[in-house]
Amino acid sequence: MAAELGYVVSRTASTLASGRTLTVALITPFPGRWFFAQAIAAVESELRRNGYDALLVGLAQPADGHREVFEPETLRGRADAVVVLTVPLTGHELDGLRRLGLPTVFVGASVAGAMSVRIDDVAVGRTATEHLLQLGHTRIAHVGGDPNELLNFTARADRRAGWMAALRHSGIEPDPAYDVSGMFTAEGGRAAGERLLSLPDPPTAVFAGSDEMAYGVLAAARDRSLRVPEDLSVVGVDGHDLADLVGLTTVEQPVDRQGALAAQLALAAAGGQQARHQEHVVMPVRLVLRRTAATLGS
Amino acid sequence: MAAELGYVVSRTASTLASGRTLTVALITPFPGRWFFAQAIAAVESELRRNGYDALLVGLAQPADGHREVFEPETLRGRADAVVVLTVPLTGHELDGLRRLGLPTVFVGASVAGAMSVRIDDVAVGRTATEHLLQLGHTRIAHVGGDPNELLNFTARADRRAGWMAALRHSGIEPDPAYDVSGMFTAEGGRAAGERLLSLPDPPTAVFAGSDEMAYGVLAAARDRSLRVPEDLSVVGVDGHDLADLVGLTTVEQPVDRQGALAAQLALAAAGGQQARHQEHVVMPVRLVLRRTAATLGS
DNA sequence: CTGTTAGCGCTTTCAC
DNA sequence: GTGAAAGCGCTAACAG
Repeated sequence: MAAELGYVVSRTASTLASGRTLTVALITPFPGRWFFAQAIAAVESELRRNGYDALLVGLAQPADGHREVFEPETLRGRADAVVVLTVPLTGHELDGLRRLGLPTVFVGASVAGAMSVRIDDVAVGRTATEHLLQLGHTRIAHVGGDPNELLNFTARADRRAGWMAALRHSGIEPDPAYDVSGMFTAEGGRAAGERLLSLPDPPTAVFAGSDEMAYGVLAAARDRSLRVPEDLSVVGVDGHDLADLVGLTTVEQPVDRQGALAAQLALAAAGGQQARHQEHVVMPVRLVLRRTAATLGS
Repeated sequence: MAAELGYVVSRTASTLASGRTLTVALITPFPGRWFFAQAIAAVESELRRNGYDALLVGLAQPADGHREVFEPETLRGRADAVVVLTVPLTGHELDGLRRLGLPTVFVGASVAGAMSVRIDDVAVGRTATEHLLQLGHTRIAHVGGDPNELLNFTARADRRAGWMAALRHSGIEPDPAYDVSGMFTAEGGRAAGERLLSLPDPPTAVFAGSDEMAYGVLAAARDRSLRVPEDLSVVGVDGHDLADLVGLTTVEQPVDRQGALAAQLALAAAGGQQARHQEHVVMPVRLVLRRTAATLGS
């Protein structure tokens, strides 16, 4: 009553008494990279709208390789649910979460025994590649992230599989020389692009596994004074902030909606709704036509 | 002893008993934008290295204007310190933090009564503009963020002031038509660039208040078939991921180091080190020469 | 249905 | 020094 004068319940005390933390842990590598930053913003916003807090847990990956291991025990009594952004947790880590009884929802991949929100990455690769095939290209390369980067989860492999499937469906056997990997960044894309364009028989089109890699491929083309799309067509994946500005044709994914939905699933599970515990949602992607892909020589 | 088999202290209980939360609140607008995403990553990483948690508090700003108000009471007993990313808190909000006894460190601006880590934004504007002057330009425009966007704090005004000061120092009176504002984004920069380039007497050089705005200006130039840097020189601010790829000449700021230092100051203050309570750190910036700025017609 | 009481799992203080 | 006891501010279970 009179407590209107600035009383706020102590979350700490009520947590200790009830066991409910009103907090969701958000596990993410690279909080600074575009995809993760967008997803973090979306998840945090949705949690906050519902009175929950977002506990950010970054999982550093040193340049030399293996990422930091995540200690689920660390979360005991500190979160009601966990949202995992595109990190392939080990069996041990998953078991730990299960043992703590923390509902977990993955964004970017589906994992048995946990909820997930993702896109169909095979379809992504197929969509991009089919578009290039329809434009008349046959020498179509794939630029993917570093397969050793544990963080890449299934996205890289699936997008690549879609690329292969589309080519084979058109009776084209994917050329191993046209399948290159680098970092999942613009610099990685540039290096991959340079490799491809210096081949004796270079591709006329490139499907890049992310928009940032596509930017790198575009830079590599510019370095060689190749015109885009006349000499080289490029298709990316994501719907990055700058894609429109650059005129990049890309397979756009709804990052914000994936993040918001992941948060909602986490909240529902935290609220004890067992029904949704096994939910797997696949969101649609859409090909956005811009200026980097066209028929050869057009 | 035998508790080696998976015992972790309950943070909740120890918080309740001791009053120490081992958590730092990170208040930020737009967690998805480049600068903020980088800073969040740096702060979180530094906190984690020291056993502290990062509680992410997003402050949404609806498109129609005023941002969400931040309720300091909300943080009572939930954080030991606060890091504020580039949000100009109101006097009320600051008082609230002070009343709660929460040490606060600002990133991107200095505020009386709180610690801060920032760059010298006036120097940023001056450095960029002087570089363009030295290249022989005299018609130098400024593209800044939306002055109504509360979130812009002092950075926008200071960078603009540096631009003016440099011009006047060279005996050039800043032309109001050369001083345009938009969103602090690539699209905003593009709109501003279009406005500038459609002037009867367009500028030959542009100082953009952020790299993302600079990308927009570059796009506007390309739309008009202007060559960069032959017809138009552009200098940005930040050291954005893609600046190197694009060849953007820019005044680079150490975002990671600002974030890490802010976290360290917050930790020190949380640990009760009154000595640093009033610390204000200004970090150096550096002009990185690339391909978007040159002498006219070169 | 309202009022009371026993903890939640620690930290810290105070005896011993 | 080591060990017991008193809370931290709530929630939930229990009486009344």
